[in-house]
Amino acid sequence: MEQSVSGIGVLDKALAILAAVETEPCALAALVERTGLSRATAHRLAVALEAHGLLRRDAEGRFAVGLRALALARAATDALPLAEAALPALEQLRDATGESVQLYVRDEGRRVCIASLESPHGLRTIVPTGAVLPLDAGSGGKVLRADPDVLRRGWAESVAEREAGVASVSAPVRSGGAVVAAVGVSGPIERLSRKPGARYAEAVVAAARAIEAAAALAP
Amino acid sequence: MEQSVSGIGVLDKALAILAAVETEPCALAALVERTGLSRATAHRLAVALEAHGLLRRDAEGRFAVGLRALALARAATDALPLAEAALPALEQLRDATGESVQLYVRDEGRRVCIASLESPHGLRTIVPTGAVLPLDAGSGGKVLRADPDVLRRGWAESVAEREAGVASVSAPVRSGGAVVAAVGVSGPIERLSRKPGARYAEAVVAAARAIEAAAALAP
DNA sequence: TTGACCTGTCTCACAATATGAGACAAGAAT
DNA sequence: ATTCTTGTCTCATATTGTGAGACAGGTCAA
Repeated sequence: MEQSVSGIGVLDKALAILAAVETEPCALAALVERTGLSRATAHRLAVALEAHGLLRRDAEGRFAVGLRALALARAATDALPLAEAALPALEQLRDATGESVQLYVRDEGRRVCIASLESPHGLRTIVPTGAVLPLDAGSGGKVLRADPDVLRRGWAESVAEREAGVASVSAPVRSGGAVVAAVGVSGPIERLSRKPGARYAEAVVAAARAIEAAAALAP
Repeated sequence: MEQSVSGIGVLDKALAILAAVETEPCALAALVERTGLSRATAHRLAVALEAHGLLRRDAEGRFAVGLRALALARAATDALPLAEAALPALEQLRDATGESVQLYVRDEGRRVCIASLESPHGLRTIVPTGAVLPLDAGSGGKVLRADPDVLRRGWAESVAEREAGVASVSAPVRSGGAVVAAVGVSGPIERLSRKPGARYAEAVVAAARAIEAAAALAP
């Protein structure tokens, strides 16, 4: 028996189908190839997901992620008031530093980007909202791991750690002592330098405080 | 047998759970009440969805829509290039009119808002991205129904049709003759008047043309 | 303390349910 | 005309999910 992710076989298969069309819409044959399901099963589940709006056919008749996902994402952020409340502080951080800024939360041993603003520079970091990143690399990872050294200092930096050529500085957003999110700026090493904390830590930490205030988090 | 939406019972139940937590996060008992599932089944499926990231526990331990939805929504809009390409034109339309603007696409006999910008006014229309609206009411509905009169004129208006106190003007975004989307402005009747087309149709139609150009749609 | 009543979680015998090989029609490419 | 595709559907089979009920731990009131 193939090991089941969730204990519910049908769900695993349905989610495998969603994952298969996530990177790129594809026809039934490609769906079968990417998921390893039988043709009949892939088709049946795809049609079922289509009925629920999680899948749709694009102009070429291929399967693509459906518009139901938009409403679900909205519900997800609504239940996570941080992202909305943080927006003004994130905008200010981007304008003050001129670099891309991101807000991450921890999710089951990984971190997910729940808000992202891009630098106006031509060469810039791009992290889409919803992107899943590891917890063991990057300044945001250190923050969300609640590394004692990082917490004492109040911020973390990383240089070419998670991705070549990229440097970043992040600070914890706290609520009642616990770290609930990580704010950060990131960009090319050429602009941020090999000691990005020296230049950006102050602004990043200020943004973290502003987010805590905006979200009315308990101190 | 309860009639199944999709033909796959487990999927129906799983999606029912997602729908139940969509409006507001809730504990297991409320989940059972809202979905009509047995306690054991609701719990088992909720845990399964949690394993897939579509569900998570919030700070109070209640079930909420998970962060996986963010990545899916991104995939959905990526496969629907219109929303991104239309953004500059939508911003210009909002700034020119001072009213909320929306972009809708047709989806299975309904319409879904795929982009939404809000008016700076205190009293304004709010349509969240991902919102599902009927096709048989509102100016956007007329456009997406491809009403012949509307297509000849190039735009549609509605006054207190879909919602009391709200007026709107929409125009079709075309590709190869077919209507692929509807752009529109909407706001309180007090500002838009009972003949909103007279004042706003020109700007809305111009926005539609700009979107077609930005998305490089075939004429 | 006690008891009543909540949570969330788990087990297990049962049968309802999803499965997948294969058939089918309709195009597309040869 | 032949040979690939493509999406769709059927049906006998057993794999799979089901739900009553038990359980542990928590909260509340008396």
